[in-house]
Amino acid sequence: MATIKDVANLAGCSVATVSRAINNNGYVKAKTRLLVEEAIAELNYQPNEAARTLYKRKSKLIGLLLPDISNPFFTLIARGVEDVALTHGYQVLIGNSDNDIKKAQNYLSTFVSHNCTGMISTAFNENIIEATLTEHHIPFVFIDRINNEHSGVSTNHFKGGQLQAEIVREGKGKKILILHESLSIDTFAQRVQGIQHVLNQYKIDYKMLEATCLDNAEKFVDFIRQHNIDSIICSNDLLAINILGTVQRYKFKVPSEIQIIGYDNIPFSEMTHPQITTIDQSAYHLGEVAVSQLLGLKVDHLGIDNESLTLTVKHRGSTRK
Amino acid sequence: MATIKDVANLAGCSVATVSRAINNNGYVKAKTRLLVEEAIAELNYQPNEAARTLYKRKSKLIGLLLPDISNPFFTLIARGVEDVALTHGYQVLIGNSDNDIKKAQNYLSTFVSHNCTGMISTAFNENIIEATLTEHHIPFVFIDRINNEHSGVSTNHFKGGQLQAEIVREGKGKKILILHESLSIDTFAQRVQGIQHVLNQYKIDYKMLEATCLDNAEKFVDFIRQHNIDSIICSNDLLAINILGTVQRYKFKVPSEIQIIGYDNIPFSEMTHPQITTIDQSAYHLGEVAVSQLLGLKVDHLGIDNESLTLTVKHRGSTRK
DNA sequence: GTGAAAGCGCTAACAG
DNA sequence: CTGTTAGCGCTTTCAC
Repeated sequence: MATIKDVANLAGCSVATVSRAINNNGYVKAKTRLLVEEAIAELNYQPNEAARTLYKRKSKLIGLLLPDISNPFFTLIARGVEDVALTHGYQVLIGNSDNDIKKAQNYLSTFVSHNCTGMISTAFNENIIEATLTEHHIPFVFIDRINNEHSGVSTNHFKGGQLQAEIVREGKGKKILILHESLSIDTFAQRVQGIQHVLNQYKIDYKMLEATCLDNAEKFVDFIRQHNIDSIICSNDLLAINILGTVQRYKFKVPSEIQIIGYDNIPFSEMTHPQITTIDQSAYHLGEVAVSQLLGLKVDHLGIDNESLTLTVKHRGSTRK
Repeated sequence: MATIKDVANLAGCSVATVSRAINNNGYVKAKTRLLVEEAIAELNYQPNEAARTLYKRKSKLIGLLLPDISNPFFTLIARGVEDVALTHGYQVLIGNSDNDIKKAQNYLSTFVSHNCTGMISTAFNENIIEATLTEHHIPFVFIDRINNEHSGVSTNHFKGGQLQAEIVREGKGKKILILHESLSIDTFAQRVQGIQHVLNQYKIDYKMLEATCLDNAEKFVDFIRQHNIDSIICSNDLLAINILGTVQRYKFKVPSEIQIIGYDNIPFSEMTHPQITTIDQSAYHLGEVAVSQLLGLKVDHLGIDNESLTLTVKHRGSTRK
């Protein structure tokens, strides 16, 4: 690896001049700059980020901590983050917390030790994360999952739940099943509250079940039959797709006998038959907004404002109407 | 951020001693070590990776360059890489090339400037990647997509294609459609060759179509009808899932009228109805093996050997038999 | 066992 | 406009 010194030697100037030329910072005679550029090309020189980071006490790295990129919803966020980070010269360090606060903390501290410029993460119920981060004076923005004390980039999950409930109501759902992920995660709890709010309002009967129950399909289907479930509202598309396959396997007609609604609008929700009705929260965009906010970018050109963080209902074949 | 100096001051020793204590390298009196550990805890000290990297000329970072983590197959690889990297104290820098050699090169050079310990990437047809990497003396291992001159961690794609063809043959396919991704990517070209090899051997008729044709479903279905296609072999599960939804939307019965077979065994392939028959190449495991190889780890405990890189047929509902 | 000191490659005063 | 130089925080000889 060529160093800045090699470049300086070859260009016949000092390292300071090379540094100035590289960083476009301070005066450099046009001719000298040319010499430097030639030397750089010749040596195939690339600045050593570690040295820069050491001096600046800040790396060109952004820490991104997500529950699990196996869920396409988070993958979408990651791509959004990555794409804008890249155009601004940042790389992203990804971590999967698997919703485990211990794992999360581990990632956080390695992000810190890498002098990350900032971090993007889903919020946890515990406030340890914020504590650590503010203690280290690291800028961070929460994404998707935020918490009461710290704002971030997120859609309104309560409202999203309401939208889901409205859809099953329009589809004449009489006996609803709310199939949810762990309610210890605020996001899901809020969506469920939104659903309940609407359902109660219209006095529509419902049952609740946590996703883990799917391990036993037989038992799950028994439950459906026993309670005459005619509509299933899922915490996310992953669940919805899973359920769709399951009930179809047991010969239920979707949506005529059972309608299903998901959440997230992941690409796969459009590939099933019938396609899954869902709530789009434009994950990719969330990612874009989060980095932009983190890096303090002017975000007008991205069309980023509160309005852009809206939910869109995707009416598709898995629900009646 | 506390530095090693702060720790030394608090512990009443020199930075050298602290360093030795941290790295378990050289003699440190038990009592001194205790003092140091207390100071570290008290100050919440974490070593600055940039400084370490600068001195060692090697960071605790692994560069991972994949075509697109939106494809669950690559997500699986990424998780495999991440999980073992983590247990060995490494972080992973992820990049999506979108199969664009320019983007790939950009990522590669940023990986270099971050002093990555090594890199894992899918191979490209051009040999620029290897050239760059060997020039910089950076260890790398190709994954999934390898090329002739450089080995790596990959299953046998030709054989995988053969397996796919065998399955449609067993399902009495008479008129096959090979729906493939760009053949400029070796991996897909090899699978197609494997398919053709078997099909020709049994004198089974087939057509070929590139995935891009799916943009127009109507036209695609016309093609199916016109050629009396009764079996579709897809380059990957993404395509297979997509196609399954499409043909079902046009009232074809799967698998009785059309059987479909995918490749990769991504989690979603099990969620559709019918579930998709596919070839499993244990992506997660590929990721594990790749890092292990990169870091020169003893891999016995992972059960890693050539035998473990085998293909498994997942017989499911989307094919006849 | 421990400390002093050099140096990894870079940037930013500062002086000229 | 350009060069000299002092660190950024860490690891590792080399003395003691």
